[in-house]
Amino acid sequence: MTGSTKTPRETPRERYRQQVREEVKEKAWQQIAGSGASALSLNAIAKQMGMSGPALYRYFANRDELITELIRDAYRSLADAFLAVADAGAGRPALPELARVLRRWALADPHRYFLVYGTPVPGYHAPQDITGIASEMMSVLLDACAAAAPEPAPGAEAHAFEAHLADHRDWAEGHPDATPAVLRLAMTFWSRLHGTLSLELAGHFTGMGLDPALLFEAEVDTLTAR
Amino acid sequence: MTGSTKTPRETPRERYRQQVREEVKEKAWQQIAGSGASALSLNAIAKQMGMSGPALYRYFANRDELITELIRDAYRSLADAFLAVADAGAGRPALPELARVLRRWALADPHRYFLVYGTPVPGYHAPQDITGIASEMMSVLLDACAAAAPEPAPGAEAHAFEAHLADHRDWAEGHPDATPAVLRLAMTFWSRLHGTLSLELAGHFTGMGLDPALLFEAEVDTLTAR
DNA sequence: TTGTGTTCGTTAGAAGCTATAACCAGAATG
DNA sequence: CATTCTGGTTATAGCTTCTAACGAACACAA
Repeated sequence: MTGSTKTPRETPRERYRQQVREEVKEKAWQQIAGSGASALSLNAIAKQMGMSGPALYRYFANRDELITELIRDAYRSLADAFLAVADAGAGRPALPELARVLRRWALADPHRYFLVYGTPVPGYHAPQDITGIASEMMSVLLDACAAAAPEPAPGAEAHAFEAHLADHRDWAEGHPDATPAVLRLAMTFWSRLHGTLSLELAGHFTGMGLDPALLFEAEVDTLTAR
Repeated sequence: MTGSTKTPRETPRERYRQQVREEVKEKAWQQIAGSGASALSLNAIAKQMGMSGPALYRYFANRDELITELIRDAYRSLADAFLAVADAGAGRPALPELARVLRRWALADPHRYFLVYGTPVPGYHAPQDITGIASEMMSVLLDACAAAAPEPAPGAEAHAFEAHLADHRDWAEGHPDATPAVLRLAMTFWSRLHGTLSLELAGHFTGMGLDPALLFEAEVDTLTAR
């Protein structure tokens, strides 16, 4: 007795189903790594797995559902990397460490990065649970930013953007104590590092022979040193 | 006599050819604006122009050549916008003005922006003349950065990235007097603004209800105020 | 004006894709 | 044991890019 509940889990049928789905996604990642997400072919995957075309439609409703699943896994993978840092650092990871984890994750599979942060698919809207994963990451980031403590302003007036953040902080739900400066730091972290990473992975630096890692580190420094 | 040279220009045949090519590109931009570049269909364009499928192959060797042409035009358009600012500002445009031109250009046609700075096509390598256009833009940017004058350092040591830039400045050909700090400012400008713009255009800010323009302006401020 | 050759359009067709429909064998379940 | 559900098959529609073969219109030259 493996303690089967009323919900049809653990049945060997379902186990096999999940196994095939995982194999499909695995082949899909291989294809994406080679030719990008736009060239992903269900037919080719099926042929590669030794079965014929339409069989895959028993496991995924259509191409978009498969891609959505891949995007979800990508988010999950990045979020897990962030959470691992948070756990190791007792919930208050250092900002540079978080940045380096992000870059490592991006370089490990550039196509995966672009699946998350690249050119959006026109009709596509991320399902609810994916935005949930995104806010998990944001939560870790906000903790790290709070630890980085940008000083509660000695006497200088807050930036207009920080004033705006003081009024629009719904996205930082769960961090009611975060100052506008902390919120701004989080957005700046996200935006700046995405800027360098995106340009690097897209190959915009290759022609000019300079080291993207150094630009990245320089931007990280501007985030912490203040 | 319209002074026709040996090269077959101005012949009515060639004029018509160019006219059709332009119309094709026009329809292509319309399609891209609606469904993104990946969904661009030569067949649909031909049908829309009242002619049948393969006729377009008289004007473009294949789909990639058409897209390359669109990318080239996009670069040209952005470079022209930059050059216009440079001309108006007597060759020394203000950095915030340049930034605002960039944002305006990006918002005017997000898909065009992603064609230039979005997810790269796996096999694609930009032809030589496109990198030439890119360096035109970089030249304007470098002029603006030189005008922004980040001070030749009062006594503090240069950042590691600036040291690296002092050794790798081939991409700044034509600006031998630019200090490492100026070079760094240009790279930072490019990278940071691309970061915010890319996230904004991809819709990563929509769910959290904050104004991307304010983040953009905040980042512009960090570039100039120093 | 009468050839002659280039150019632009056509239709036909190959090869690929997504996705649906119809069908059939085997496993799970009553 | 019989029934149902599930996962595979082939056939097919409709879309795509792109090549091939052909015809008509135009440009140019004798």
